[in-house]
Amino acid sequence: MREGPDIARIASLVGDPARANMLSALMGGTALTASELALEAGVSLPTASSHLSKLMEGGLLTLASQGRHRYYGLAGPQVAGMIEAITGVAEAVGPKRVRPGPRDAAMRVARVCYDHLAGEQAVAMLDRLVDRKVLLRDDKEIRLGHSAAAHFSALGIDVEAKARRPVCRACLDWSVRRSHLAGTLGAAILDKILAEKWARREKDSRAVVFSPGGRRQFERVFLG
Amino acid sequence: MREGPDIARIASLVGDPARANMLSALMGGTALTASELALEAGVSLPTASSHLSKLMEGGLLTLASQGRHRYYGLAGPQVAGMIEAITGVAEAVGPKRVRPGPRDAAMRVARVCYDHLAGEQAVAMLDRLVDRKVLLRDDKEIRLGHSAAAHFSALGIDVEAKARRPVCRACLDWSVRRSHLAGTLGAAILDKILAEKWARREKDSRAVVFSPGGRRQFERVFLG
DNA sequence: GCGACACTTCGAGCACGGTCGAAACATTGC
DNA sequence: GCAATGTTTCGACCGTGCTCGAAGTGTCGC
Repeated sequence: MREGPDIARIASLVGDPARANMLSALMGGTALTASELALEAGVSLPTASSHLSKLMEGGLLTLASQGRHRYYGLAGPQVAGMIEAITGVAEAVGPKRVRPGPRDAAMRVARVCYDHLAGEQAVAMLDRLVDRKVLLRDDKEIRLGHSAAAHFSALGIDVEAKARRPVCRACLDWSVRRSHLAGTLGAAILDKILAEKWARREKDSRAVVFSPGGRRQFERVFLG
Repeated sequence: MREGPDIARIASLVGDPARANMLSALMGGTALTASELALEAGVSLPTASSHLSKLMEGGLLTLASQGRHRYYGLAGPQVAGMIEAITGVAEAVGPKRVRPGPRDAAMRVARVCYDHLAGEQAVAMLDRLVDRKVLLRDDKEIRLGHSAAAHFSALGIDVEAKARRPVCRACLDWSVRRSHLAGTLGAAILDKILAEKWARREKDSRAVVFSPGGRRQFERVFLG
């Protein structure tokens, strides 16, 4: 029996799929709440809470309480580096990943992430909005550009409306490894897409499926 | 549910104590057999074999068959880097390690590692033998010095005796993070220590306990 | 060939840990 | 104060996977 640091303890914390998903979600750098992490991991709130307390006890997370919101984040760059290293090995040894089925393909294109859109479409949208300087991205932070108010009010979205949550936030999209738009603006855009019936949510899934016409509308407005 | 590489799968492979011990043992760089790894991990041979096939399937190990010996080694530097990263986090977050009890203290001083001596005494012995140029250490490899034959034959150990296993081998000692002496010479020295009754093996443990007189003899011969 | 050795596979037992619903707790807003 | 919201704790269920003894497979030495 070897001695030394208890590496099995740490590795087994990462070794549960739900916890691994949570940690991957937190690799984006932004702290998330228990509810958001439960959604990301695909488990119920009590289960997520249990996992989070284990990760806390293991020293892998930090907790910032703000009123009734509790934001969980990675404990530090060392932990992030470890996740990176594990991800690298998983990528290297696991190109034998199961071929994505039709449902997974839909998820890859567009899906709900908490209350906003994720997937290839969402990543393309954010890229285009930044290109057009509607939004400004410095590093990890996203801010409104000068034309943002006019641009979004034309769509019936009031970006000036004060909200407790940040208006814009970057959210790392694992399927394409790029950020997409979160925050109240991201939520408002998803609302718009669903309200206009450009797309509908797949039942019992996070996939978002665009209708042919809806896709054209979406691309005209956001990717044009 | 996030997509991307299956990091939980890899992490859970490392997350079992037996497998973690095996991987730590292999961090020394030398490939080991299933029996040696079973001893290191403190599990039976069937259990070890099962773990090894899982690690193989997960792509974390390579296997070199040589006759009826099968040497397992880490699959590559990327895997080693991952173990390093996990070890680093475990060290950082886990200084709350349980205080070693009396039995653990004995293990730390001297214990059996397969068929040779490990622990602080063994590390000190190798250091001294290298200082006196009885053994020569380049990097990870250990060779016999010119005075080795004379030195050991005085102790009744024939280093010229041909053996299938290498005469000298470095074996990483986790409790002190330094190498100690393995191979047939390491085995012969342990035999000598036990035959001369300088020390005895603790029952149901790998600890080796020196008698006061035996310790003096050992230190005179190997640390003098 | 045969025995000895190194290792793997099989089968069954068992415990740990993940899971969720319901309920308790905490904080905010009215 | 009370209702609404976000989160944790409790209790019970259930499955995965770790474990070992015994038997089977393959390789070496004589």
